[in-house]
Parts: sequence; structure tokens; C-alpha cells
Amino acid sequence: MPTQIQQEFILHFGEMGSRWGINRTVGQIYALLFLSDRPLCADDIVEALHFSRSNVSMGLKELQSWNLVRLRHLPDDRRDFFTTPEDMWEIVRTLIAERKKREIDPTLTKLRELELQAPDGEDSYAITRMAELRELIEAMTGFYDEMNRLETERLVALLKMGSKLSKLAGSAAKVLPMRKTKA
Amino acid sequence: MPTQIQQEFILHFGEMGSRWGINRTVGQIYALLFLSDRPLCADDIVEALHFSRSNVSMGLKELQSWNLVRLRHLPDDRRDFFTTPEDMWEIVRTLIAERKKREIDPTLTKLRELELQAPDGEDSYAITRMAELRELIEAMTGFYDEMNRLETERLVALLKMGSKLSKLAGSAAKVLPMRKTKA
DNA sequence: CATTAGTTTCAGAAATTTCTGAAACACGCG
DNA sequence: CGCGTGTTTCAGAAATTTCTGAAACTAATG
Repeated sequence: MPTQIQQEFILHFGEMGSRWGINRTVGQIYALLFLSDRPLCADDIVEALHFSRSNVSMGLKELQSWNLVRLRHLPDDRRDFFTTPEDMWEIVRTLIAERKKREIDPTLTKLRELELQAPDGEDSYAITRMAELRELIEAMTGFYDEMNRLETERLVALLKMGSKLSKLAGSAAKVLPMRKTKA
Repeated sequence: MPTQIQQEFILHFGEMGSRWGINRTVGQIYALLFLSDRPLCADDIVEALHFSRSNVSMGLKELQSWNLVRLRHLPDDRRDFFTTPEDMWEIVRTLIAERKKREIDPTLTKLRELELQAPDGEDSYAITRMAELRELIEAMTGFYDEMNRLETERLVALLKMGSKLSKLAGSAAKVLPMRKTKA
């Protein structure tokens, strides 16, 4: 039974769910698990949120497909229990990785594919535009990969460096002047 | 009249639209503008994509609300013409800023609000969890703000630094050891 | 001030997504 | 095996979102 404050958080996550590409139900289930200090089974969720059993089941499946929940088993109980990771950074890493997979990678693939098909000569503005977009996505995902490789401790340190990074970027810009975008 | 290859790109953007939190129509309109080497008016879009006039009108309004298109006027013509920015990095900056505004900021606000309401003593796990989430979001948005302040040239330089950053993060972690998360 | 060329709004139709209850399925146990 | 306890699937109901055509609106022009 969620407390008042938990309730509010859960409802908020539900509302935001649609903006985040999951749906209301899934958002609420996630929020509930996130706040819970012990693993919950499907029926706990039904009781807490008053969704139908099958809706909860589907929601959990969806969360599993996003790798956002962990499946646990208690001894002598064959029900599936679920938790979210204790480590908040792990959650964020997963979230970003999954969104990249769903929102960026397919487009990158498509752009590369189209580039191969591109008839030469014709249509040059559009084709240049697509190539620029592809390059930009590659630059960003490359950076992401780099950051993602860091252990959490180092990653956090880097995030907190703040203005030091800007200074570094200043000198880097001089040392490695940006090449002109082609075309 | 989009070429074959443009057509494919446009359809892809349409499909991805729903994952990106805009809809199919809006995705396609954006893609068309993105590839076009000249500003287009609403009727150009109707002709190219065969959507109803009002659908295009709404789509353009939506794109304007995202700041993703620029409104232009040609001399002696009172129609509204639209373009996307030439500079790809500007597009990305806008996109990220808008998504942050819609997907992150409301949650940050809500978390702060709930923290004020939190009864002390009770419910400590959930409240700690929310506080941790808030801190994490603050760390990430702080970093984002920092990056966003950079001029494009420097930003690109930084993105391309790749493994140099990891090294820096290594030393930083030693110098500024991460404080334990409270509770 | 009526006409024309354009844009916006809006109520309902169409399409899509989400949610449900009922049935099917899985599996350990006596 | 047949039963109890739990999970999953699925077809259709319900809700939400998107799309349309018609009407309203705006503003420049003769």
C-alpha cells in the first residue's frame, strides 16, 4: 500500500510514461518497484495499483524487455518477484542504452543504407544533408560509447568537473581544429 | 516531389516519429523540410506528402512549438514558408533542450516538491530513493548545461577527444573522490 | 466593403494503443 | 495423473490519439 507521497510519485511517473515512450501503466509499475524496499510480485502490484492481473503481467514483460527490472526468486516460493537495481547509475546506463537502441540505432542503420543506394550526381542537397546527419550521430554515439566505458566512479567525477571541461575544450579546439564539414 | 531516396528517408522518420515523441505526420513533415534545399509552404507539403491541409497546419504548429522549424517570408508573398536550420548542431541542441524541457524538468520539479512535503521519519526508503534520483538528475543536467554553454567548435572538439577524456576522468577520480551517497 | 488568398480551429471519423477477463498454459506435488 | 497455484496469451472492449473536411477567421487588395 503506497503512502501518500509514494502515490504522488507513482502518478507522476505514470503521466510522464507516455513522454518517455513507455505507457502509463508501465510507468506506474516501474515507479512502484523503484520505491519499494523489497521485491514485489505481480499480485502485490495488482493490489497496490488496481490494474488487472494481465495488464500487470504485460507491463512487467515490457519492463523486462527494457532490462529495467530484475527478476528474483525467494526460497520456497515459485512466484516471480521483481526489483529495480539499487544502483541509480546502473539504471540510468540501462535507460540510455535502451533508448539509443530504439531511437538512434535504427536511424543510423537506415542512413548508412540510403547512402549506399544514393545515385551519384542527382539529389545532391538531400544526400549531403543525410551524410551530415549521419556524421553527427556517429560523433555523438562515439562520445557516448566512450563515456559508457568508464566505471561509475570515474564517470561521476567527470560529470562533476564542470567548467574544467570547458577549459579543456578550449585548448583542444586550438590543437585539433575542426575540419570543415564536407560539401 | 521527393525522389525515391528522399521518400525512404521521409517514411523512416515517420515511423521513428512515434518513438521520438512526435507523431508520424510530424516526423514526415520534418524530414521533408530537412531535406529540402528551399523553404516550403504548407501547400508544398500537402502536395509532397498527401496529407490534408489541416493536418499539415497542425503538424507545422507542433514543429514550431518544438522550435524545430524556422518561419520565413518571401518578398511579395504572404504565405508562410518553413525551413530547418542549416546547421546540424543547432538542430541537435534544440532537440536536446526541448526533450529535456518535456521529459526531465517536470520530474525534477516534482521530486523537489515531494521532498519538501516529505514527513520525516516515515517512509524513509522511498524518500531516500527519490532524493538519490533527484541528485543524479541534477548531476546530469548540470553537466548538460556545461556542455551546452560551449560554442559548437569547442563542443565538437570535446566530443572527438574520446579516450583522452577517459584518462582525465581517471585522474579526476583520484583527486576528487566521490562522496558516499547519503543514507 | 466585398473578394480573394491564405491560415486556423474544431467536431467527429478513423486509426492506434492500451486494458481487460477468460481461457490456455506451466509446473510442482500428493 | 489430477489438482492447486501461479503466469501468459489473446480477442475484443475501452480509451486515446491522430486525421479530416467544413467552417471560421485574417488581412491585403481593388
